[in-house]
Amino acid sequence: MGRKPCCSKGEDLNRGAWIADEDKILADYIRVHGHGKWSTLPQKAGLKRCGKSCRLRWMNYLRPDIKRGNISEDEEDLIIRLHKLLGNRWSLIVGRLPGRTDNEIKNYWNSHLRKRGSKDDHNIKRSTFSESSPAAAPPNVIRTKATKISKPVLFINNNNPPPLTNDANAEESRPFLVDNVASKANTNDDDSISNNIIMQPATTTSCSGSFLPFLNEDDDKPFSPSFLLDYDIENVCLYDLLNSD
DNA sequence: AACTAGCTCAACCGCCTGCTC
DNA sequence: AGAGCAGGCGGTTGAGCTAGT
Repeated sequence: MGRKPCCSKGEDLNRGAWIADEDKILADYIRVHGHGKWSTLPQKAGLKRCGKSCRLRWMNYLRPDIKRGNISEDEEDLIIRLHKLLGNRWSLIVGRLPGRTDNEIKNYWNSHLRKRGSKDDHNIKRSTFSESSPAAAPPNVIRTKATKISKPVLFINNNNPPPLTNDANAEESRPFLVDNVASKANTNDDDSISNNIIMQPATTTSCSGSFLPFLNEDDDKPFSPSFLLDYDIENVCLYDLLNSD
């Protein structure tokens, strides 16, 4: 089993830095034919490069709409804010920075902003996290890879939280859960109804977003009550914006 | 002038996801 | 349903450059 490597090292392919001729061939070919299939493009264009390499070169360097040069203060500010919100989702971040490439933003972050970011914002303890270890995600970073919840509800249940499971499919339909909030929000604990509040987020905020199953960094449980206090509604709306067309 | 450390950025690598058959 | 494939993504590497000693 296992997939065939895209550009096996045995093949007679050019590697390393692109030369001007290669750039020209690639750019000319794409200008005429577009970039249909990257895997067959090098062969058709007459390039001794693998498709992935061609794609990368086009996306990060040859594309006509690329804005090169210094990143402005506004862009930098946006990068910081988006990174705070999204973590290392460079493709999403770059979607809000027209003309920039994910590679450029990633490099800029790693060389300019990472150190400053960790100084400015102690909440961002780690700049990287992986899906396989969601506990490593910064606590205020929305994990955008989480699947869309079909029923976006805010479920507050002090006594009978729905069962949590590691099953990814079950997680997909798991309602957004805020443990223990009801007892803070409503001191009348005798009222069982008040302890089981279901809110449609669209009716409680101006955002129409779908909520994600957040996990607490430390114990893999849903967020504590402080989550609501810490949570920045501006970021909720920004997240919503990012996921809109 | 020579050396070194740090920085920048293009390119590569390997994994993941979605699509097709 | 599941295997294979292509595209996309994020992390990492390494060559070239610059500033400091």
